[in-house]
Amino acid sequence: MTLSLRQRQRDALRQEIQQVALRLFAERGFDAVTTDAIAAEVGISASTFFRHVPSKEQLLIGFAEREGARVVANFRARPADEDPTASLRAAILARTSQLADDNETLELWRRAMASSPATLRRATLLGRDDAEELVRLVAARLGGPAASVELRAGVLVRATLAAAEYAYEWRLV
Amino acid sequence: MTLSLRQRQRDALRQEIQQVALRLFAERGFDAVTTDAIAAEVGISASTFFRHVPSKEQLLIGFAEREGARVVANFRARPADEDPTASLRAAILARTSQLADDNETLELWRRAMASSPATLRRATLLGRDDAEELVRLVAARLGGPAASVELRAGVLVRATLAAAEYAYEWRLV
DNA sequence: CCTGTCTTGACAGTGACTCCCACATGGGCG
DNA sequence: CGCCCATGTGGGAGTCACTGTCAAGACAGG
Repeated sequence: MTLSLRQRQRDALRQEIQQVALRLFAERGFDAVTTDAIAAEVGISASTFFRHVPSKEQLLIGFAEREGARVVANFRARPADEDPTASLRAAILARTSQLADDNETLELWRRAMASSPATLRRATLLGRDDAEELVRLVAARLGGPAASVELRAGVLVRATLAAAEYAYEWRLV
Repeated sequence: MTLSLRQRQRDALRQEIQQVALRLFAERGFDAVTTDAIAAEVGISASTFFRHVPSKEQLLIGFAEREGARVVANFRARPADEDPTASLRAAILARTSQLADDNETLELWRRAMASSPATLRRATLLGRDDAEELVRLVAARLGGPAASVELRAGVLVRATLAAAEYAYEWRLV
């Protein structure tokens, strides 16, 4: 069952905006690129731009978040009897090697990220929803007292993600 | 040696803006309070407002960051021969009890925070500078191979802070 | 008292968004 | 094949967080 034509056009346009934005960010720096400029480069109006994109910021971190979403999928693929901490670690590390594939857009993103203001540079590996989903998955595999399972899963996930993000920053600059 | 009159007036005004902003955020919700409204409530012009405050956002997270700065001081006060991980834990936990003092502004901040958009709600316990300072302090106390000391210290600090922040969110909502 | 420095308010301008409205466009239905 | 309506689009006006400039006022030091 395939998506409707309109849906596919929406997706294609959204992806084109994303790609163009990433390129412009990398070329001129995040702050120097206005949303009008992106819209003009894509060939759409400013209104249409914001109909397809929630915010300029999302064009920058959205890429990282989509890549980060693979961590959730990777975790799902780990054997259920594995130690959850080890599964998390493996899921994150697996993403790194998966990332090596599309090197051209990754390089664009790195340059774009390097030009972004410090408040944004705090790279979020996972989007809000994906992070919560991961917490749920980890909680489902955690043992121990049932009352604190969600809390312990959350702490584990957040701490591990924070550590991974810091390691990425190390490589980033 | 005391500060100059002008400097003291600056500090007092800045603090008043902070207090008024926190109250308005708690009363009406972060998004519903414009910077003009805060300035008017304080009795200054919009220009003067931005001369004393870097951003509306900083009025919200600045409070948390200033409180968080105590973690750094607490860590400094720990004995140098203590396990750094234990020192970190103790420094963070000590802040919690220190926080219990000024309950009225804390309550304002909690309500303000609860009304803020999700993108802001990722509570930052420490400001950029304080976090880096803490990493330096931890690195100075960490043993092991010298080449990786800073990296290991950074990972430890970030992971611990992320865990603490998650725990705080738990209590927050 | 007076002079240079600091501070202030008014104003104009920019950029990210939001809302609205009139118009086009294309896909499903008769 | 042609009509109709849902969906998409551009344009324009408006809001809000900032930024920069400028002229006038306040204050400290000589």
